[in-house]
Order: sequence, then structure tokens, then C-alpha cells
Amino acid sequence: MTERNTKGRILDAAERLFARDGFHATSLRNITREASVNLAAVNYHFGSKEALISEVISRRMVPINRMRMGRLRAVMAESVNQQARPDVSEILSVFFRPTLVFLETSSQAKEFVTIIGRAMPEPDDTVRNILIGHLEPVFRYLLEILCFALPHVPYRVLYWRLQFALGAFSHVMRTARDPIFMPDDLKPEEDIGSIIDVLIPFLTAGMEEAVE
Amino acid sequence: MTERNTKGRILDAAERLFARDGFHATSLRNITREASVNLAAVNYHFGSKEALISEVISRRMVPINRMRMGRLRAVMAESVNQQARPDVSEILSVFFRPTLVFLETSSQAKEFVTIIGRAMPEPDDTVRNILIGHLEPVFRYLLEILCFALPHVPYRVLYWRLQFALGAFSHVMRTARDPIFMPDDLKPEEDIGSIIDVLIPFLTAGMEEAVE
DNA sequence: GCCTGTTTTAAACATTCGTTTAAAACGATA
DNA sequence: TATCGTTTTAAACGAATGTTTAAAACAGGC
Repeated sequence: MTERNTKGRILDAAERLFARDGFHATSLRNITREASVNLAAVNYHFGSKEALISEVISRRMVPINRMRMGRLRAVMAESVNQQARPDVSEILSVFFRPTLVFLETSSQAKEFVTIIGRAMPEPDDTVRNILIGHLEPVFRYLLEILCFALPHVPYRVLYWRLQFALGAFSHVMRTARDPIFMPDDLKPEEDIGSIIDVLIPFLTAGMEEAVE
Repeated sequence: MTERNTKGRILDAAERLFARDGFHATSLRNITREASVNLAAVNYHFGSKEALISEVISRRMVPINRMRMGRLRAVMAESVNQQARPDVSEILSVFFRPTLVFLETSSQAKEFVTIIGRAMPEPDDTVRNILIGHLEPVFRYLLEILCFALPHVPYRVLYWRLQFALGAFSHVMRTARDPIFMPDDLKPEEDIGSIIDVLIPFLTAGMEEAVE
């Protein structure tokens, strides 16, 4: 259940609190209390709070992005083999769905989808750049594949449409647990996958829309 | 050019710095230095930093939302008169375009669109609730009109699609001045209106997409 | 059982923050 | 010009933060 060693306990507690309260509002004292370790443990094991944030993001982001790149390459290869344009809906699925890969194995990892949504709009450059550094190669490849899939849509328009997709995704990952403006006759989705099921067709239609 | 009285100078300086660095990273000392007023002036004129944030948001958000509600009502009235469904593209335009209303009159107001993008994903509840409070009635009316315009799309799906639209919008308002992942052969849009011109058809297509 | 490198602990440090205070400066009015 | 309410000013306060320190506790190999 809870991690046995100090480093792992800190990572789990930090992930949980960063998701709940944000990076800045979460102090090292909160984290170390939650993890039942000494305050100095963070600086001893990670060096700084920033390095801890980086590690919290990296340990899940690296495998997620490896999965993304692998599947994107597969989509691209199949498209070349069959001499057909790749399917936009599949491209977007391949990008967004791996976010949920940890949900099956670790209940703890539910928090991480919130963290992705939090890191993207983070005002602090050093924090945001941690996420951006991970995401950049995937974004570039994604844009490249979309150019193949939608040759009639101008490059500049595709870039902005992909930004819209990122914005919609991060907003919804961040607020899914506690949605804003939720009418009384609706209730929050129990699992995030069902929101992505609504997101993919929405984004696909927007991506494919012809530009006059 | 620059405001003459202390209160106005604080508001302008705060708007500029909140947009550039975020709400939390901007200290009262930064603001008062930028405004060339004494540190205690903020607490004297506004009462607290939180009240200043609220005022920075309100002074532009109130007229923007008044404009939104008026135009939304007009769209709804015309739809009833003509016994036709309201146009989704027009609905979205009427919601998003008033954000830029200050851009013509005040060059200073360019900063405010960034602030809208910053307040939405703000981790601090008290700050985010300031924006949410302003937006809630508009959101509810917007959702209601979309139900009229798209009766074949389930209510729950429309709610989430509207959330996607909000996410895309706030992300792009926040990053428009300094876009992330911008390829070398693209350059940032000089005016935000042209990004909204790309956004509206994208969102419209997503909103209108049939649900199987 | 002693010794060595690693980890944990309690305490302190230096900064920064929002806020408060009390005196000084100002401005309009009589 | 004198007065009174408003505004500005410099200084200090208390609280919270990330980080560092130096000693204590621990673990494994000889």
C-alpha cells in the first residue's frame, strides 16, 4: 500500500498534495508530515523542492511519453504501409489515453492526472518547463502526423488546434475530480476515461473541420 | 497614459504584473514599486491583496459579462422570433469575443486576457472563486442556449463540451503572448482576435458533432 | 564489538510575505 | 491662516517558507 522507504513515501505524499493544493501551496512541511518523515529528508534525498517536483512529474511522465511515442510511430508506420492517411481520432486517442495507464495498477496514481492539469498552466517557469520539456518531442511528432492526416488544413491552423486540444485536456484533467459550474442534475464522472471518451470525438471534429 | 491617482496606478500595475508573473508570485512590494506608491497603499485602498485581485478582475469582467449576457439574450430572442435554432458559431462568438472589448480602447488592457487565462486554473480557491463567481451565470445561460441549439446532443455531453471550450479558451488566452511548443517556422499571432478566429470554427465543429 | 558510510533527527537560519502602526504630509474648507 | 478629514510614508511585526547544520541513530562488514 504505502511505500516502504523514505524516498518513495515522499514521492507519494507529494503527488497527493500537489494534486490537491497545487505546487506552491504545498510546503515541504506538509509533505514530510503526510509522509511521516523528517523535514530535512526532502533536501537530503532530492536536493530541493524543485527537484522533488521534477521527480514527481518524471516518474510517471517518462513511461507515459514512451508509450505515446511508440504508439504514434505505429500509427504512422501503418499509415505508410497501407498508403492511407492516419485516422485523426486514433492519433488523439494514442496521445491522450496513455495518461490513464497508471489508473489500473495504482490507486495512488489517480492524483497524477490532476498534476498534469496543474503543471501546464503553472505560472512558475521552472515548474512549467519541467512538463514542457517532457511534452515537447511528443507535441512536435503529433503535429507532424496531423499534417499527414489533414493535408488540407494549414500548418498554422493545425498548430493552434493542437493547442486548443492541449488546453481542453489539461483543463478537464485538472477539474475532473471537482468540476466547476456543474449543474445540480449532473454528477461528476466516476472515472476519467469516460470524460476522454467525450473529449476525443469533440477534438476530432474540430481538427477535421475544413478551413474556408 | 498612466493613471493619475494612487488607486488606478495600483490597479494597472497589478494587472500588468499578475498577467506576467501570476497572482501568487507577484508581491505587494513588486506592485507598489511598479506603481510608484507606498507599500501600505494597497491595504489602505483595497484592504487586502485578495481584495485587490478581486478588483483587478471585476473592473473588466463585469462589463465583459454584461455585454455577453446582453448579446446572448439577443441571440435567444431572435431564435424565438424566427422559430429557428440559434447558431452555435454565433453563440460561441458572442461568448468569447467580448473578452477583447478593451483592446481597442486601452493598450494596457492587453494584459487582462492573460489574467483571465491565469485565474481559471488558479490553485488558490479564493482567487479562482472570484472568476468563477463572475462566470457562473453566463456559463449556465450559455449551456441552456446550447441545449436549444443542439437538442440531439445529450445534456451531459454538452456540459463537458462546454468545459472543453473553456479549457481551450483559457489555455490560449494565457499562452498567446508566449506560445509553447511554437515551431521555428511559425511566429506568435500579433493580435489575439485572429486566434479566436481559429478557435470558433474548431469549437463549433466539436459542439455540433453527432453523438452515436 | 568496533568502525565507516548512510540516513534520520531537531534545531536554527535567512528570506520573504501580507499586514499593521503611528507619525507625517496633504488638501479642502471655514 | 487654522483646522480637520484624508492620504502617504517609513518602520516594524508576526508568520511561513526552503534550506542548512551538526549531532544522533542506524546498518553492514571486518
